[in-house]
Amino acid sequence: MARRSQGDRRKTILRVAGRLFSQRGYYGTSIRDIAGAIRLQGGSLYAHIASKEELLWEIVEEAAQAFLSSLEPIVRSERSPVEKLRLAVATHLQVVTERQDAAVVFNHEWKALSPKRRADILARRDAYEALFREILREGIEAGVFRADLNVPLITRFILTALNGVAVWYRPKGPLSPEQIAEAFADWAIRGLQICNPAEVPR
Amino acid sequence: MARRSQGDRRKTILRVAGRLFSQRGYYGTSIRDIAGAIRLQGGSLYAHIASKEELLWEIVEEAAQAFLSSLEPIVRSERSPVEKLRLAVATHLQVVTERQDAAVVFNHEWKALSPKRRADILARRDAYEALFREILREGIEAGVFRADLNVPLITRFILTALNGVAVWYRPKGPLSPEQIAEAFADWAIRGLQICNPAEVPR
DNA sequence: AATTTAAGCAAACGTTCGTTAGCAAAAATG
DNA sequence: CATTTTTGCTAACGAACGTTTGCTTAAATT
Repeated sequence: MARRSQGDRRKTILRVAGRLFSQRGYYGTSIRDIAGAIRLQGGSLYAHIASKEELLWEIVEEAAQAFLSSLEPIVRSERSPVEKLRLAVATHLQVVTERQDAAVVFNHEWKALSPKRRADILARRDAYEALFREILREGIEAGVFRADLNVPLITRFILTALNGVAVWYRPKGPLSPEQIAEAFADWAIRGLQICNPAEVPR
Repeated sequence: MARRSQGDRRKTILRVAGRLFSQRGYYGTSIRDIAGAIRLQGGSLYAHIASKEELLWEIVEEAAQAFLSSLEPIVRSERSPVEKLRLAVATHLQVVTERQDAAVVFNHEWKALSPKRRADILARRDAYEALFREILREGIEAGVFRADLNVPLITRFILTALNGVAVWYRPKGPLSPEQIAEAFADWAIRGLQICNPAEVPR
């Protein structure tokens, strides 16, 4: 019988570590907790990982990558600002709901990283926020969004609200990620626009 | 010389515990960290507190009280829904910025409480959210807010965005709590209203 | 079938954790 | 001034932490 491909076990460990880190936090989760969840002894994990922090790093860094790489093409595309914002909200929530544990850990546990890695993550988080701001800026320049918006501030509000979805979203809940995205975008964009048409344009 | 009134030292401990819990999390902060921050030995804290969890509990429970008791009179008042929402946003941000550490701990560290205390906090958090929803509901009933709003969902968005301020707000930053409240309320209310006047009413 | 490699266990390492005990100094109280 | 109470120290407790070591079993390779 074919043996499990190398790294298969490792992925399982990363998955369960992500779940536990997101539920109890990095410091609230022990190596023995993670091992016990897949019926291993604590020390046995070290056949697959180098350290506990490496686990956190891989989870957080993959999430950072997922967020950045999904937003970049949208911002660089040739759509209207409103379309871009709608898409950005939808794909952000797609990442958040598809990689829910990683998103929670990315948002709440990056402080536990070593200074170097923490700085790396912060830089990418800043880059992501800058991309988002770019959309609002374009909207103002195009005359569709109000000129009196505090762009960095509103961007923070938007991203915080969207990231919060990672905490309460349940796949079996009544709302799909797409429905959540639509409700949020409808509300948010209406608040940004200069004039308020009966229907928010798409 | 008059000795420091009893409990003065205790308040200092609570303050620094709140700061450390908010910066490094409950599990990331040791009793010796807290003691060291006021130049005491770890064991010396136990002349003032019963346990580490008691510290967390007092911080979290006081924050819960502050939020609830500041919102209740607003919801029960005779103002218009728009006025109520503006006030609710402003006082929420007032609590968040005046008791910043406690607000962060309240939002992120309640999971570390014992099951009974965790349930208590969750109940009060739910009650608070329900009060907030009440404002949106009234607005829809009065015909000033759109009837197609998903009230629980939008309420979550609003509260998550507001709570996020506790994480990034700096007293010496360029924006006062009142300015943050105004920018948020302008944007949020514009997104809720059926029609979009040039100026948001007050 | 023999050999190499990977996976997991039990036990232990040194450290840190929350907490307690016993004692000393200082401050408040009578 | 004598006494009680508060505050803090040092030292230690047992438990849990992340990690390492040496051994065993099982799987893959030759």
